[in-house]
Amino acid sequence: MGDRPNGSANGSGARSRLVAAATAAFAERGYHATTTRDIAARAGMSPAALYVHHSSKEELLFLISREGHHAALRVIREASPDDAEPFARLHATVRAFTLWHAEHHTAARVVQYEGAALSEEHRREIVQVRREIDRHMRDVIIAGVDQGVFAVPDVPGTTLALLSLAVDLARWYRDDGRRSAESVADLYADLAVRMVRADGQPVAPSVDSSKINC
Amino acid sequence: MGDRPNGSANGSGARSRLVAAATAAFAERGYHATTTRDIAARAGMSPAALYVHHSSKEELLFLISREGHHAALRVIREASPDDAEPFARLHATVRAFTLWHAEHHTAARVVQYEGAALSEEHRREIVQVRREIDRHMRDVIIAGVDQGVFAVPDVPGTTLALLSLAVDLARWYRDDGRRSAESVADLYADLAVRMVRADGQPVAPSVDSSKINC
DNA sequence: GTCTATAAGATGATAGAC
DNA sequence: GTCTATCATCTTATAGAC
Repeated sequence: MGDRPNGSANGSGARSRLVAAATAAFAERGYHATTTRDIAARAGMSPAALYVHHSSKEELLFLISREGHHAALRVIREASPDDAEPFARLHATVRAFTLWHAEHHTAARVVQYEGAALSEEHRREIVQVRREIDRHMRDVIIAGVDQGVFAVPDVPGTTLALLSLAVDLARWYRDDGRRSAESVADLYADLAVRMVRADGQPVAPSVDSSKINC
Repeated sequence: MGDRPNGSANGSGARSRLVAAATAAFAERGYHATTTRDIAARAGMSPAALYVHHSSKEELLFLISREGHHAALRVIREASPDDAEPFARLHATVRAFTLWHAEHHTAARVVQYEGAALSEEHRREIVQVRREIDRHMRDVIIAGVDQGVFAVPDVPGTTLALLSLAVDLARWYRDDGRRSAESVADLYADLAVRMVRADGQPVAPSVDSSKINC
């Protein structure tokens, strides 16, 4: 823990402050529209100070992207124990993935939309994590299909759709919007269950379909 | 028709060639990472020639964004006649919107992800069209709810989800990928029907859902 | 309408004082 | 570790010849 003046788990050091500043700037304006001067200023430093803590602007992007991808993978793994009942497991997985994108929509925006600016080497590392996220979601669906309780004609396509719903949150979600992170997560988890249920399957114990509002 | 050397419906003039070049460049690298030199070179011109036909790089973005938004609105309106049966109407609307995003994924990417780079005035104009797209999709859902054949607890949220599915195509769809535009459109139209159907409603929809009582 | 040349300013990153 | 000053390059856009 004493390798650096501030441990990497400590968010108060200059290094972490720069990562936070870069996250805010990249999310707000995009990687290419963000200048190193902008990042340094948000962190309360001169432009040169950035390079004492990080080797380049791209390295900052990589750190944000890597941490965000690992966090997203972590939350869906923790929400999806192998022995859970398929509907509950799908519900929990989609809910957790959506909730992460809503609550961390600033980081999520960088994670989902700025990957093209990564170096070739860094992108390869990120793609591995993305594949694991995709595989996990697909496995959750496959478990329900194998147990005969999901009716899913196109498993990879439905996987893609469920991931897309949450990913797109990074584009439109706002802290000052009308929807809470929890309410969107509940909604998308409900929609996920609706997507996979067979014809006679009720949508969920918690949802009263007679309460129709606009 | 003779106001300009090349009418605006003609895609062969220098002006249209620059719009096409800018669309490809913005989609591939993003607005801010694209230089006016890139655009001019793709159109086979010198950097200065761009300014003979367009007043700025931002104007090119606006032309692409405006045309794309109007095209997307047009396709869903044409797919959604007011008197159609609700399930068929929803299916056709989601199918058309998804198909447009897949077949025009290059323009769609600019339309959906580069709006932040528009000038304040241009953004206001684009936002109006986006509101009309949202309203149209919502109205298609409301029609099914009002007729008692859809069971939708959260209409604005479900509207958002359906739009999100297609929008996110602009992020991941590739011409050389495994899925055809039609197959994704069919899949998402099917998922849309699954999202709104009541517990006893079969997935395969079409003409015979007028017997559901509510 | 197209070109070459260039203005005017911004940008990522570095040098060297403290 | 932070600063000021600066380099080398790139960027949008314009000027003026043809």
